[in-house]
Amino acid sequence: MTQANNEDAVEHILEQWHKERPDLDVFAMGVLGRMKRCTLLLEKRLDAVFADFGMNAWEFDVMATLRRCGAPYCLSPTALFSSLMITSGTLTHRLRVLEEKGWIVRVDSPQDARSTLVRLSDDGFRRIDAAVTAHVANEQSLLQGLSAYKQQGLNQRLAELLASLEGENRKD
Amino acid sequence: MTQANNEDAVEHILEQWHKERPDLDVFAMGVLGRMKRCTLLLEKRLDAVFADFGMNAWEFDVMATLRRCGAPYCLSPTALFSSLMITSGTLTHRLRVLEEKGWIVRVDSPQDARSTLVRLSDDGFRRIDAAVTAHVANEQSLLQGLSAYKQQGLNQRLAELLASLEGENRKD
DNA sequence: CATATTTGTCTTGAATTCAAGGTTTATTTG
DNA sequence: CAAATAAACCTTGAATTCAAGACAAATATG
Repeated sequence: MTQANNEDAVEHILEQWHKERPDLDVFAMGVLGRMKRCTLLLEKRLDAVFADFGMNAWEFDVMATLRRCGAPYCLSPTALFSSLMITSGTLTHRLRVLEEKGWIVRVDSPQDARSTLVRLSDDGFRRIDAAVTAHVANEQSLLQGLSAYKQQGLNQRLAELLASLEGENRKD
Repeated sequence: MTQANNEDAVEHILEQWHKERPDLDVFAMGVLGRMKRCTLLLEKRLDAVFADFGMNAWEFDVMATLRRCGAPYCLSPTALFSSLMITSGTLTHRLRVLEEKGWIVRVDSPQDARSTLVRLSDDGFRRIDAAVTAHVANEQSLLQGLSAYKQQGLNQRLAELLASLEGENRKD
């Protein structure tokens, strides 16, 4: 209360734990807590830009995956849900919505009669191309609170952490 | 393809974008992408420990909030959903489940007849105390991929980013 | 070739969450 | 004090997701 107070919301939680459970070392809890809360706040800010283009985050994700795979902007449902790390049932729902909006079209696969490929429509292409431009600018502005040097430091640490987490995760 | 390959899953996405949209600077996209994926992987690993104590992440969150506020481990529903950053309706559901499990009890508020306070039961207290001990150890082990020095660097950068994001967010 | 297995996709039902609005009790105002 | 407003909590309906499994087509095996 009388201390200097450059605290974020997580700091208060750590102090509560320290008072109640002084036996615990809560440093790691602080790191993960801050990362989670950053992710949450960042998602909200990203959503705002997606909304400017009439889409939500998952619509952006599907369209962006099709866009960045290159011409003819066409993938199988299996490739899509694997890349997006969602279940096949979830993708089925997403594709239905995007098809109704006219942003994707479905094409019968020439190689496999079980499969219908998914392709960006012309409208979908234009829309995701505009959205991703604004999205990237938005992401840059969200990191403006850190100097370019600190942004690189953060990126480096996150890359190392991600590599270590993905490395141990081979059994999944 | 012929380059050295210390890539995480995000690096591949950045390369695709660079090929398709060389006009975009995707550095910031990499930072946010890595943070989001770390958060996702970390959540999975945390869930595994929660499951050892018969709970899931949101059950842990509610119980932990009650535990760390100190004796008598009792808060109003409004204090709880505010602290947990969830809606009142979501809290209603969570409390119903936790009450059925016998981990919380509801007490009429002496000051306000509209309100019934929520308190950890004895069983709930024992359970969350054991769970949080294991949880903190788990969090420490998840950061083992980074040296203590790098963990502190990551924490510092995340704290700065969080502060900048919370600072601008005052309108929410 | 016939059967068995694998692969690709979709359907169903349950869980979780939120937004919007309802009800009850407390507080403020005239 | 009566009426209006605010606060605390709950209910409802819709959205999103997953896990499990159904089904059809492709591939492998004997």
